[in-house]
Amino acid sequence: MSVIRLPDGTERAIEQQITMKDVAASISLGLSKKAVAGMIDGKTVDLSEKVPNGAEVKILTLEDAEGLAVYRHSAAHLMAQAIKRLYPDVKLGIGPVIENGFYYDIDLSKPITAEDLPKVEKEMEKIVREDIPVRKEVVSREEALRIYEEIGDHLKLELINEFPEDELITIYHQGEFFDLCRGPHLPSTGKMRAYKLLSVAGAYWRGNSENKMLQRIYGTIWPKKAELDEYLLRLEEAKERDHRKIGKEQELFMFSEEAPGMPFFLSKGMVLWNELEEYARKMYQESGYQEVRTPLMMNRKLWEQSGHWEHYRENMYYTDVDETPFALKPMNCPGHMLIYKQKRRSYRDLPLRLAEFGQVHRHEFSGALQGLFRVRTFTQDDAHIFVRSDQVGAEVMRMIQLVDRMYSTFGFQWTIELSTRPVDSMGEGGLWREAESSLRDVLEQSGIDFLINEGDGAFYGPKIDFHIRDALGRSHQCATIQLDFQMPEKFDLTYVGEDNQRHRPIVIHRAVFGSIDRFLGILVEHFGGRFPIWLSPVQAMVITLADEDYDQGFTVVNRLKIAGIRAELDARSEKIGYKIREAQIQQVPYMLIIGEKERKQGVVSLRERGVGELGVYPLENVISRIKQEIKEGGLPIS
RNA sequence: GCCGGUGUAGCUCAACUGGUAGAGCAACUGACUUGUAAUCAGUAGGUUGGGGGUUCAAGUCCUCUCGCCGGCACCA
Repeated sequence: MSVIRLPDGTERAIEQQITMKDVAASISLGLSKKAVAGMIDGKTVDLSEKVPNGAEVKILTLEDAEGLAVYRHSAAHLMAQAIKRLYPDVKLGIGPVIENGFYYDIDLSKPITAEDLPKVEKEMEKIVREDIPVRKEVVSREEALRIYEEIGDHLKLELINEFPEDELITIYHQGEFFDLCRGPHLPSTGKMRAYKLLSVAGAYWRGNSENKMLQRIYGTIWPKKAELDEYLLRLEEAKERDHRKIGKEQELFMFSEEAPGMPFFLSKGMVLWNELEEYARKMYQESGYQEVRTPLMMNRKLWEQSGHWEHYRENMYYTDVDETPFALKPMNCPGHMLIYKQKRRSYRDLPLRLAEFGQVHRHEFSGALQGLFRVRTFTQDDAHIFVRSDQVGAEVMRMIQLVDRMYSTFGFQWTIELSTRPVDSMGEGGLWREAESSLRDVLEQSGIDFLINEGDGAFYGPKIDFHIRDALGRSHQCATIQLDFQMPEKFDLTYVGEDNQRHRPIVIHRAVFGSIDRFLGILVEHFGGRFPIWLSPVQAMVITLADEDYDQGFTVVNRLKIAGIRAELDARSEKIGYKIREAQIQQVPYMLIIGEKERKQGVVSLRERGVGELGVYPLENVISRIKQEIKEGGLPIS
């Protein structure tokens, strides 16, 4: 007999050589039915695993994150088996679990396309119906090598050869199919349901662009059909909200073949843009920033001095001016360094906060471009703050507060990551350690939770990145705070201290929106095109009923405009329902309808986006209502 | 940059295995004068992304190229 401990702390005597499955059965029939895997001393295992004496055990079901992961991992195997049946010469790479699903990377001479997926799904269904038992086999390294040499699977051979000396090598069998895998897995293929294969894409073997490109098939699987449907619906919803689609529909921005990756902002998009900038300016004014503007293009020498030539050359655009090499700025910092040096600075001037809505150009790979999210030119809400070393902590804290304040205006929650020194970086280790620890200290003192992102810092310094979560639960990296001890050296920045000596300031780079272009795109998706009224390109649409109402409509729209409301008049000879429908599709917050009745009584009929008719009011009341709502800057009712 | 897909009217899409380009919406014209999410009729609109090739014949097949889409890699 041996003893095991359950999660609730109770101990239970068991016979030797008992498996996790038996443990589940001994607890309850229900649990044994729901069990997908087990956990022994914190490690997930197969249900067939024998339970050692004194173990702390837990039965995993699909309600446990670990259980769900096992389920999804087995789905990857299920798919691999189906593929192998359909394409016997396929070689299998790796097939891990990802958020909401799984993928498998395969090497196959024939390109798999989306049209092939239903065929694979059908074969998967067959395998599920066959309810094939899954069996784990422990093999020696020699045996594993022999097996994979026999079937000529170079991918698995590469993996086996790189396993550490003491790695326990296991192969999972299900029927005629087997796969090198750490496991654990479901006890049989019959338990899987509610899955769907989603897409095929290329992926480099082991994530290295030097390696061969394999075909990656993505799939999703859920415990219940309803959950699968809900997930697929969420994907649909994301597609509906795609900023590229809404941007076209609402005429916010466009792209042209003549300038790939470089957005054109249309007049309605510019309204959003200007509102964002104005909002940021208001914040700057309260936070002691000075706004500046620097040239788009500067002499190459400057970029050599700043280190961009050495570390960022590949991403820059160049041109010659009178035989002198120039470069388009990929960042605003060097320009701001020149402004700092424009005159002698005193310790009394610090912190000196220079802000710029600076347009930068970066040559991104063509395959990386994606709407406003990844572009080749964008405008940063950039700022560089020049501080004494004793001011770093307080200044970073102020920035975090500013970011928090600005994000909450849009209803964004945020999380933080601290990125440390990358491989390609400049400067000595000591300064880096100092910079990294000062950022860490601020975060620790503030009590904010943060993740560490090793080696992901800027080439000149470590940084704090903010990630926001949008209405669909997707994460975007926006704000950044970067500590820089290098630029001040490169540009020999100094200030005169109390001691009348020259000292070296520290530079903090920061952006809140990050890229205004991208932030605007995120807002489009976050609000699904239904912007809060203060951002709405058109805040009120005046709609006339009949041609005789035109004069009154014209008067009303002008009064709205004079009151500072962005208003348009729709006086076309169309049915009222038609005009309302168009305004609604364009997500105009308010519609003011004028017909014979309103004209005679000198009132307007008010209709709110997504709500419907609100009744008849004097124009003055409507104007003050709308103005008030704009001023409050609230979020739209969802 | 890499792999795969894709590109037809302003937009969304159609045109069987090659047989000579079509619909809805939008636009324009006319009629209707409208009461809270699509009035009716008519007109016009395309070197099928671009170049080259195969063929009696190419939107359709081949090739080069550009853009876009999905990933990968990249992302100071």
